[in-house]
Amino acid sequence: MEKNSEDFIYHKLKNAIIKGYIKQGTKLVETALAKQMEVSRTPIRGAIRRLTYEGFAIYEANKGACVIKPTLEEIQETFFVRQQLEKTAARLATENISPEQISKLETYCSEEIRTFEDRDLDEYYRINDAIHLLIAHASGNKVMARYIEELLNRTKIYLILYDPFQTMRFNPSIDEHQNLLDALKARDPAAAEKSMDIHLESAYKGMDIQVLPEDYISL
Amino acid sequence: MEKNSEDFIYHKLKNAIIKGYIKQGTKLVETALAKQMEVSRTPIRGAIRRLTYEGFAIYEANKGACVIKPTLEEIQETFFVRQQLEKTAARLATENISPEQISKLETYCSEEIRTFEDRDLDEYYRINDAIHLLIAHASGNKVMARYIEELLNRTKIYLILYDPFQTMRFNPSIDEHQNLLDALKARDPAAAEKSMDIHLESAYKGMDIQVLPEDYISL
DNA sequence: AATTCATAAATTGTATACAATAATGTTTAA
DNA sequence: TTAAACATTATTGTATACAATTTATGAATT
Repeated sequence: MEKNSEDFIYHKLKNAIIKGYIKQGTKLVETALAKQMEVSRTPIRGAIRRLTYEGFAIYEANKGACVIKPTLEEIQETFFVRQQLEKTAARLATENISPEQISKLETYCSEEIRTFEDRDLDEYYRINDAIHLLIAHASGNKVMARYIEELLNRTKIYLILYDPFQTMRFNPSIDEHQNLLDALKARDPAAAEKSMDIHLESAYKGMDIQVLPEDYISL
Repeated sequence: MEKNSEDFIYHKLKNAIIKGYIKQGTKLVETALAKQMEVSRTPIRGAIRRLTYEGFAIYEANKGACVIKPTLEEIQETFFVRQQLEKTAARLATENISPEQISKLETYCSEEIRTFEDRDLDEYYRINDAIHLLIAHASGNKVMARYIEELLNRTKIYLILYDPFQTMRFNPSIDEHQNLLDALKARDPAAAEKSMDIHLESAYKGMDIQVLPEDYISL
């Protein structure tokens, strides 16, 4: 449910970037988007600004915004930061996670298996995100959860930008999620931290990172 | 050097919030600020939006923005996240810090002593920030450095909101910075991480956190 | 043919007008 | 007197007009 025009535009643009409908590095020209979306420049500017803050675009004063073109270095660095915070969250979660949250995690894990068998990629990613966010919140640290959410979103762009065919060929993280769940149930901080670390390592390694040709168009 | 009107307003408002000229919870009314600052609502809206993203204000759709009123819990949580990232940065910096950066750190440390003796609080904070940012960058991870910078800014608001008389009565972190510098020079990851951890712990503890009366005005 | 410069076009930044929503105050009914 | 309904005001959201800046174009120069 969109609050207003700007919010609507924001979601539309974000989706277009994530799905690859707008190519990396493309300039986001306000007037063109305004005409296309049949609104004025005002909500377009707001949406672009928001995308900029969230790392989907870069902005240069008096020049405008472009869709990000993440470098391999930037991707590695972002994954590393995410890994640091999620490891800590997993450790803290062993102390704070509630029985309700644990049972919710269990349902997520079984849903995840189903979505993988059905090759329902969108749904698979959605559940994967839900698992990570649940653990982030179970840490009890709301500020950290917010940062993890932001980092999760950014790494999601990378995943899709650099795995454009989304083959779902990788060995999914189902076993790893199960290990994590076991560690949380056992309330074993070291094991939880380790599981999360390994999991994010393999998520990163599973990405088929390669610099795409300049004129590559995913759709 | 401000890029444009919005940027100017942003810095002005941020300073007013950090210095406590604008009280916690105060509504930021666009028209009023526009009249006061002698510009239109457009750059005001942009500046407010930016402050919102950076956590200096909260926003409610169709209702507008208010200056944050951080709770004790939120302050603790933010310090904790900062501590996690800065510990890691210090550890990584032992591998990547350059001789130039080390010598710069040394000059910062001596300047810091001078500013403390002169009771020049603004300058003292500026150098303290510079030290932390330098180490963040010396980690070699630019993404992490950006997050640390953001967290540094946020904890700075807390410092001033909750230590409004800015008496500089605390035992300054000069010794702790020296320890950190020594660990970096020795390229000892464990020692660097530990020094940073201790340092941020004492910075947090040094804050005289107390919920101020509702109608408190610092200036 | 390449470079420089001036001009024109395109694009972003700001101001202002109007629309939509929220907050406030006033009247009316029970 | 209180509460609901309405009208009024204030404030935010959007559209549009204009200003400032950047980019594109093309002629003049070497």
